[in-house]
Amino acid sequence: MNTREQTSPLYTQIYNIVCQIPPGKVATYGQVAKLVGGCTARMVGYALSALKDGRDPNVPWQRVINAQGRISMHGVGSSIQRMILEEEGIEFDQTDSIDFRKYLWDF
DNA sequence: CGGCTGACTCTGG
DNA sequence: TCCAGAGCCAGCC
Repeated sequence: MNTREQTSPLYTQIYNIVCQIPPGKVATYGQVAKLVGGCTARMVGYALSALKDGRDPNVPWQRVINAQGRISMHGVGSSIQRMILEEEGIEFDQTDSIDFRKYLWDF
C-alpha cells in the first residue's frame, strides 16, 4: 500500500502512515515523518492537528507520540489519549512516559 | 500573495 | 527531570 504515492495534501500521506501503526504499538512524529519521506516531525504534528477537521476520525493519532515517549497534546484529550493507549495494552510509567523498548512501532 | 499558527526534535546547562 | 533557543514547513485567512 505504501507503494501508492499520492500527490494529495501531504497530510494525507501522514494519515496513511499513522493508520499503518499496529495496535499495541506507538510511533514517534519523527518516525512517521521518515516513513513519509521529505517530511519533518513538525509537519506530522501539524498534520494531526488538522485532523480536528473531522476528515479522518479513523486515524489513530493517539498512537503518535513525541520522541520523549510522552503525549504532546495540549488539550484535555491528552488524558483521553492515555486511556486509549492503555486500552491498546500500552503502559505508562511514573513520568507518564511510554517504554519504547516494547511499544515503539518496529516495522 | 503575505503573515500567523502549530500536537516536534535536538543540544546544552 | 525541567527549561530555553534554534531550525523547519504546510495550511488557512
